[in-house]
Formats: sequence, structure tokens, C-alpha cells
Amino acid sequence: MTAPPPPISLKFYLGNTVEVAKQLIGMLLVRIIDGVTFVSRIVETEAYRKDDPASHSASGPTDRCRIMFETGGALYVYQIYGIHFCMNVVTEAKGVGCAVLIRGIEPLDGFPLLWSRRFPNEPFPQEDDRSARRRIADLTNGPGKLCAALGITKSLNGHELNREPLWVSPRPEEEAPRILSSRRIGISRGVERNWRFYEAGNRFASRSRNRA
DNA sequence: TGATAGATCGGCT
DNA sequence: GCCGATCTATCAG
Repeated sequence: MTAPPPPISLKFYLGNTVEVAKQLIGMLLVRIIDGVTFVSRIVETEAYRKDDPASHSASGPTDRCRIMFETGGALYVYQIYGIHFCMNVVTEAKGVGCAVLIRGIEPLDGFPLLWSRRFPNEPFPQEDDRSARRRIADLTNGPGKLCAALGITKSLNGHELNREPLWVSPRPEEEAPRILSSRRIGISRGVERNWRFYEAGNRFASRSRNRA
């Protein structure tokens, strides 16, 4: 067993939120559950900034979004539609109120265990199951989906991303990924800002009608 | 493939 | 009381 890739410095998160959202594409998300390490590439993000009507922080700190006003490098997890969790990394300085939503990840290992958390009632597909390819992408190509697959709940709200059980690791590839941008998904205000970033052609990006 | 409704509840007005 | 940074099942074409 090789050691998991190390966390990036918390200083990274103090930068401009939109830049951090872009730079996160291609970085690794490392999650450890019961001693098992799951490594994924981040392939889709969205930036939410101060003075942004779409951001939970728009009306200042509340019980839900208080973590957004902490120093960059903390994890912000919230529940939506009563069912799903979404995970964000807090950015910029303490008191500002910005974060980057993680919307899509490409798992590099641990598929059977990810599957068992996403689809607890379905057996992991056989190798010759051609229809399973789509369901594999379905594992983590959305903010609620990836939190389910990685077992991320509000109990991790406020976690500092420099240690177990969750952190982000620098991009291992030398070559920068090809990044596209678009409007953010699922919001009704602040829609004109193109603050969604995703890797061109990656099927683990949600709404992946994104053939390069 | 695309549109639509339902689930389900915490957070906010 | 209303609605949401979502997802799934179902129906129509």
C-alpha cells in the first residue's frame, strides 16, 4: 500500500475564490474511511463569493453558513432538499464568506466501496456488464452523489483540510487540464456569472454534455 | 433525450 | 409557511 498524496498547504485556500475554483480542477480529493483511502480527481467546481446573491453567505453568517466566514481551508457541508449533502471548501480570509462547491469527482480507486454507499441495494456490476459504465459515472457526477459515495455528512462541517479524514492534494499531472466554464447550476439569482468550472470531456462532470 | 413531479426537512422570512 | 448550490422515477415523443 502506497502512502496517500499529502495535503496542499492551507494557504492555497486564501486566494481569490474564482481562481481557487479553477485551480482545484485536476487536484486530488483524499478521503479516508475506516483506514481505507479513496483518491479522486476533482473535475467540476463552482465559486460562491461575497456580494454574490447566489451564495448562502449573501445575508451574512447564519447557523447554516457560519463556517463560510472562517479562514479559508475549512470544509463547509450543508444539507439540501432535506436529503442530500453538498461539500464546499472555504476560501479567502476569515470573515469574508466565500467557498467553492465540489460538484464532480473522478474516482481513481475503491469503486466497489463507493458503489456500496451510493447504491446500497445493488451489487457491484460484473466486468462484462456494459450498461454499468453509465452507472459508474453516476457514482460521483454531482454534488449530492459524491457526498453519498464518500460518506460526507454535516459531521465533517468545519473540518480543516490538512489532515485525516479528508484533504485536497496538489495536482499530480504536469499537464494542466483543459478547463471550460459555464453558468452555475440550480440557482435562481446571480446566474449570469460563469463561475462553474469543469474538465472538458470528463464524464464525471455533471450535465456532462461536454464533449471537447 | 427532455420535461416533470415527488421526496423530505432545515433554514430562513 | 415556503423554498432550496439535488436526485430519481416516470412519462412523452
